[in-house]
Amino acid sequence: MTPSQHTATVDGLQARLAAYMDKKGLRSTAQRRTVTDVFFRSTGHLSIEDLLVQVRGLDPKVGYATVYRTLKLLKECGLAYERHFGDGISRYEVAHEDEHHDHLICLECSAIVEFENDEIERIQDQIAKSHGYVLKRHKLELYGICSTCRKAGSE
Amino acid sequence: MTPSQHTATVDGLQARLAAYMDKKGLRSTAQRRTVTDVFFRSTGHLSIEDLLVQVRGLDPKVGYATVYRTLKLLKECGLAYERHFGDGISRYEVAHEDEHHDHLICLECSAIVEFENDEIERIQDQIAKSHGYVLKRHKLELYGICSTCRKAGSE
DNA sequence: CTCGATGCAAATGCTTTGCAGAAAA
DNA sequence: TTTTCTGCAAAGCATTTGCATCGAG
Repeated sequence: MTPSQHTATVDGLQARLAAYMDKKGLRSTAQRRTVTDVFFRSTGHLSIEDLLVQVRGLDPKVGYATVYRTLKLLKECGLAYERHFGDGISRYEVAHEDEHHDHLICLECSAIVEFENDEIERIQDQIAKSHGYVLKRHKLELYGICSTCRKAGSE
Repeated sequence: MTPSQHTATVDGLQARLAAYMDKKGLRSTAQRRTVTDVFFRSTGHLSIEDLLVQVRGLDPKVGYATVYRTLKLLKECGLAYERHFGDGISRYEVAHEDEHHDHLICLECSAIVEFENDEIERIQDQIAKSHGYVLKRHKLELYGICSTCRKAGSE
């Protein structure tokens, strides 16, 4: 499934968020709607900066703090994943239901490929179980050199 | 291989460091020797703070910056791995030659189990190759609940 | 003597927080 | 009206850097 095929589920994500906010007595504001809309329609791994730029395109008065606070909220209700790829920046990714994947990252150009592998998942479960753990989640990142950079490097 | 069995290789690590520093024209100072000695003898995943406490036990005048700078040096020459486990803190681990492992972390008590699995490694190589990448390294972390915390939680 | 290393304090960069005013419910 | 939210600026933290001094080679 490619990221663009998720577009149709933005409403579903908004609905899940609405349910969570309702349960917690949180309020729906224009800024929050802007931030979550931009985020839910996004693809890939966005920094706060990335989001803020897009959000300000729609509403120039929105501040950093609001974006941070909104993404914290999305993390809490399981609609966003926070990722750290080595530089000191947090990046966020939409947590589409039923889907999750790991990352293959180019050490030179930072190109990111997403992948999924059931066999690895199965082995992870076994490993956790063998140590007496119940597995909740995992983080798998592969770092290498992509074919483009290898060709560029050999010139 | 358990961490304590690496004790005999501290000299080897110091030798590798010495070779690197020689090649780069870097100087061997008392502070650097103290920091690297503490670090090479260590087990587990130490923060800068952890290291500084131990180092100051031997030489109270050593400053933060020196520890940071020394660990940066160790990262550069491949003798230390830097890890991030979610909180904003960098932790460092000795990069023993020929050995590497992944981590299984309890979400409640932060207990860390280290493990190694050749089959996962093999699949990772395949995945990278199938996307045109040459794999250099990886990061695999499993997060779950350990048996102790499960028992405590069900009381 | 030279140039790298150190220690301190100041600076940096990302993220969080306090607070007064704005706006949902 | 009550309570949450927002925007701004200030505060927090981990980490890095500038600089005068120290010390290895």
